[in-house]
Amino acid sequence: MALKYSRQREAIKNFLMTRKDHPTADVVYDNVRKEFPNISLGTVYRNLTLLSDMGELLRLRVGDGMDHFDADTSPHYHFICNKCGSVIDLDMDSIESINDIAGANFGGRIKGHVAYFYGSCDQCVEHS
Amino acid sequence: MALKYSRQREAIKNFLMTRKDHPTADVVYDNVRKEFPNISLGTVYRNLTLLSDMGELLRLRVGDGMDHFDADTSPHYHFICNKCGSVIDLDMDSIESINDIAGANFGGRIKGHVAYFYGSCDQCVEHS
DNA sequence: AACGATATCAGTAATGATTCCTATTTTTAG
DNA sequence: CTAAAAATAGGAATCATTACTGATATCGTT
Repeated sequence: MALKYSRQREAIKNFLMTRKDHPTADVVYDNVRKEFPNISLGTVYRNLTLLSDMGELLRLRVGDGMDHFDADTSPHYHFICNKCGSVIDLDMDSIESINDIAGANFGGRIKGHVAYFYGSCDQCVEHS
Repeated sequence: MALKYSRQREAIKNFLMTRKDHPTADVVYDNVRKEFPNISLGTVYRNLTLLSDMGELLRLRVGDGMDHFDADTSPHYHFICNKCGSVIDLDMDSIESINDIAGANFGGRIKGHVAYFYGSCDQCVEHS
């Protein structure tokens, strides 16, 4: 059950590290195909799942029906434009303290949270 | 294009108002079927979408692959148990101010956010 | 360098939540 | 009551993702 190296997995991770726009599995597939023309979509999905389970990728459920992936695993938040759908990193202070606020009147144990911000991005605000 | 009354839509909304556990479309279907044995799943989905577009329902994307629905449209947050999957209302102070924190170094316009808290619920903590 | 165990792959079929389509039924304004 | 339009039931279609299978690649050991 030991993990074995695979060129495809390496290529998938390398591709994601070159991108700041949080691509979907489909976009990963289209791009990795340039280097591995025979790679299958299943391989892309399997490795994206594997890598995010290992904590080497972030899987973003932004609410558009497709998962997005992020090779930057440092704690940060995301903004999703309601008009163009782009997913953008936010440069903001940590709000880990909201876990305590949420846990104040709660019987269970809160381990973490996900948060997504919505609105109009830079460019879409301009063109309106 | 005017909205017309429908018994099915009424029943769907009434059912959701009796529940605090944020059911999925499937659960709504199973339950409304007791009153309308011939209702179709498509009707359930269409009305859930319609009602949430009108702001009479909240559609919760909790990350388990199915949308959950909430007839309580007052601003509040949700907790999802990583073990049993239950979706629970959180009684917590407003954290609307995080929109400002998020917008501090951001060029676009932030209109709102969604946030979900994860961990182990009351019961699952006990049984561990 | 070759061997063998097994993880990974390519290709494709299957899944499952949700949406779309169409002929029929309900609602509602006049 | 009537007719226009919205809503429905039933079923087919969509689409992202997952599962299956025989072939291939990786890697510790000889």
